[in-house]
Amino acid sequence: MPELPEVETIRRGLESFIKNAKITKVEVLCGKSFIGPKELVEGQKIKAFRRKGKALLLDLENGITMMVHLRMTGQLIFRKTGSKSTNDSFAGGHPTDSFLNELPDNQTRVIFELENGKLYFNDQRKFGFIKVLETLEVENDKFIKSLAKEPWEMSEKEFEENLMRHKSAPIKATILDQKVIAGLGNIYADEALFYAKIHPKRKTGSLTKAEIRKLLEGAKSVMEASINSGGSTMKTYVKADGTKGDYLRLFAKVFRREGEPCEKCGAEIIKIRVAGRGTHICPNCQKLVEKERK
DNA sequence: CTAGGATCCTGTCAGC
DNA sequence: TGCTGACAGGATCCTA
Repeated sequence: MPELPEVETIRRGLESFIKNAKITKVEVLCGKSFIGPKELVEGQKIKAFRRKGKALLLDLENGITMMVHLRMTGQLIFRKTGSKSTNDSFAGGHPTDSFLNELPDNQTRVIFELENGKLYFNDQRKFGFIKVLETLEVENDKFIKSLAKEPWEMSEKEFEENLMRHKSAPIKATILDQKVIAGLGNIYADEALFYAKIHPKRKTGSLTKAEIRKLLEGAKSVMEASINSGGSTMKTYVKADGTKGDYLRLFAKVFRREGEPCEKCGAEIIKIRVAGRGTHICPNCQKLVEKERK
């Protein structure tokens, strides 16, 4: 679930709440959610909060880094000791009622006891994980090493080269590949394709240079819009009046808007299936025509 | 090497 | 109510 903007929102949130906090104890409730010896983490202060693509990197003072990948349903929730105020807590990641629940709940996988509160790693489907590794070895981690650049760092030329390794795959499948471009997931892939007016089933090899440029621009633009809207957090999950919010509505033009009119042309947004994933398009703005590549 | 489908896991929802 | 199958904001593994 959580894609680059959600992970960046968490990175910023945690940095403001627990920078330099000492981890006094780690409680692992689900073995597969925490990889490595927790003893290397206990007693250490968290010095830096970094992000690479959808991976969150927490650097400790002893040269150890915890790499967090939330995959589909991961969340990180911080609660300050003895406080009931929402200003003393932070929740980010896959938005569910766990943001509000008494914790730990049945989806809590790891608990970090800090000097100033507790940090919970929740993950309904257990696909996510926290991995202990040496800070110097982060760049050699198989996943990190294979990551392509994020759209802000990537030239059109490099994007095109990466795309064209997958000429016959549908463009949506190609941009979901983190080795092609880092950060997009199911939401922002749909949003970026809508931005560029490209049908997700188009063969990657059929895209023109102009479409490739627009797609890269769209990837940056839609993820920036999400980060700027505050991302998926407790604050966007619950509105001031106590009702449930839906942060997707703050920036998403097509994702989970099937049945609604396209804001550009008024045609009805539909949901289809591409590369095994639910996919949202405006059938009028995103036509399936194979253009010849120049 | 790529393409496409199955797979990891738990919960929810639509349709009998 | 209870069952069943489909599906879910990710990435990897397997097969062709």
